[in-house]
Amino acid sequence: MAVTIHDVALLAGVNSSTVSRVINGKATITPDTKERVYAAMRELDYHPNSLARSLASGLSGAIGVVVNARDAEAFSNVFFSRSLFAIEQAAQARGYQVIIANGAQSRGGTIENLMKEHKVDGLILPPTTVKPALMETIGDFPYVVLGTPDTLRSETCWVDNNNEQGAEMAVRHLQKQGYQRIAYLGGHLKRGFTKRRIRGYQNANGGTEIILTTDGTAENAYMLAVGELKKAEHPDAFVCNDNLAAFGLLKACRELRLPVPREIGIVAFDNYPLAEYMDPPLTIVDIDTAMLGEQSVQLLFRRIENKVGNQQIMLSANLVIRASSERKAK
Amino acid sequence: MAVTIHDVALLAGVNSSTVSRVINGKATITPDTKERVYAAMRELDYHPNSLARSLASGLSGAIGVVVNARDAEAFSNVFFSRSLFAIEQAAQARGYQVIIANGAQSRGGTIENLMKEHKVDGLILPPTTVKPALMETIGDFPYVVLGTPDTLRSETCWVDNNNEQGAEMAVRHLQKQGYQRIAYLGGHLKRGFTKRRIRGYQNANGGTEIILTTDGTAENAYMLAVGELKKAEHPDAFVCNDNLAAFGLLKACRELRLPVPREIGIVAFDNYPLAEYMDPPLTIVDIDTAMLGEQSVQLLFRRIENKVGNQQIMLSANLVIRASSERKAK
DNA sequence: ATCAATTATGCAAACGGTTGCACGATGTAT
DNA sequence: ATACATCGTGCAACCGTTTGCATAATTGAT
Repeated sequence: MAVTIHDVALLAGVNSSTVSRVINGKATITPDTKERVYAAMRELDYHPNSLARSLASGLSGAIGVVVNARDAEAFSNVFFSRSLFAIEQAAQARGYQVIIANGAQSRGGTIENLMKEHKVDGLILPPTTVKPALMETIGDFPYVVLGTPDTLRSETCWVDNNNEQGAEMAVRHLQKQGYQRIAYLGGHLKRGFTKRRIRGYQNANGGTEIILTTDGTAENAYMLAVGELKKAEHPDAFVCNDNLAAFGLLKACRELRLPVPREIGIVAFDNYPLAEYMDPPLTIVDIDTAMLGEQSVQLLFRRIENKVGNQQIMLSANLVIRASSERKAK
Repeated sequence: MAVTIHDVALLAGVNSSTVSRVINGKATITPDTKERVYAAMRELDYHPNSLARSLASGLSGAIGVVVNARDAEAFSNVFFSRSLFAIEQAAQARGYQVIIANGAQSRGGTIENLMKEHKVDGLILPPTTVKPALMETIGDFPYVVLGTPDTLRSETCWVDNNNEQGAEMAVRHLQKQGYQRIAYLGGHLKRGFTKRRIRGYQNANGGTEIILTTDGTAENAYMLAVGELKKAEHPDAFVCNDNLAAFGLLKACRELRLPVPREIGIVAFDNYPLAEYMDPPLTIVDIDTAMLGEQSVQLLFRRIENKVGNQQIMLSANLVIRASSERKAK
């Protein structure tokens, strides 16, 4: 039915192997025949069958992006979705396809199938998958973890943004703005990145530590913030683990009539699209997801081509300063 | 290197074709041999090579989800990301892989390659791709449009939620709550779904029509809302095209000291995670993205299996009533 | 002009499955 | 007991490429 390499060969008056070599640029071909082959390809509207090609070459031409999502929210998480965009771009630039696979439901089989059934040449994994058992089944299959694994940190291959440095930067910025009692709000300690952010907060924060972790909802952050702000000696600034926490905090400040940024300063992690439209616009520790995605793909390809061993890449975070932390009048 | 079907056959003492039949359940096999084959597969940790399988069977075992994204925001768009989650789930349940492909940059080649290089068995397309030229190259290749195409509406295959009915419902709800002058805020007329939502708004809104379309930013919505609300005879309720518009509107109401929902009622499209944490929590026209994704995959498979011709599926929207539209005290 | 080195292309065997056809074994009806 | 349908399995061709090896054609040096 479909036009094959043999049809092209026939029309060009050459052998199919010659056509293959023209396509892949694998050998020296006379300009004349090369031209005839191209002409034949054009005339027949030939598209090589990627399945046959993969089978013969042993390369699937795809990478898998694994995500542990219990519900749809994990997909709309800006960190994931923006990284995914960058990953797709970088992969497409190399002629690679991106397969997404949710590994949460079927217990672990997903990753194993993707590699063992030759569906992908490499994997981008979430840090939660890094466990000794899985690493064993992965063996020396090329993979990159997007984020810092909690365990096996130095023996695995990962790319992450520097959460610790980001939090430090946030605290130092607030201090420079004259805020004195800086608290940390939001996030759950079972997530590694929250722990690292809190460590950064602690590094930079010489004074009293006030750490309020939540169940991840804005509602919970709101309640904790209200409780804390009602105290006599309450914080005058917060580093928020995400925009949801900042949202809850803003609501608390409104209700308690504590103007932001005059009375309360706020810096939040993750640059949600709404952050700059909030009231006041939020100062943000921005994660360069484009770079993160791009770097993870680059590293993965180096692994696929066997050019490097395990490597760790840490990108630094940037502060996007908006009104919510600008106490000093300009 | 890898263990093949022949290794399994050898160990089980049968022919490879028998192993194939056991795997695919394509023929009647003696329970005894079936058991021997399974045992051999287990012992050798056999995983069939999906590439070989695809080549022989002519089915890639993957569907492609195409998106026209200029930037990363299109990926974090809740409509897209939630649908994607549902699509992945539904596909995985059938043993299918999901390939995502951004078609915006390379002008059309993406879709063509995906189908002609046998990378996917079917496509899920965004409505913006539906143009005569592309439909011609697609031919009778199985596809489903996720959303209503602006053109060729009755000749294509699509799944969408009923934006028109959703907007009608929003207006009727506001009317029942006693609001009189209802305006429409947000969205761009070049987007088909915005046009349909506005049509629904017009259907239900007997009175004066006030339609304020924006460039899609919250900032723009805010400015338009302020302008409108400063007029002597200003609207007392808004249907917002999305959460960004609602966000801008809320800011305008705060500044002009028009309490929501007492003075101004608000219903917005799209259930963003933050919507229920806004102040006040937003009443929402909720789109059942899970159902939308599930249905689009189901329809796509029916097309792949050649069971049906072009079909259109329209799902109805639901109203999630929260404080922003509840004028009547309970 | 001869021979070696190089270049361009063909041949055929993989890659690892699926599947139509054939055939022996078993079961059923007469 | 014979004929015929059914069941279970093997054989081998095929899916559409890639690629190592062989060979024909070309070039260059002597």
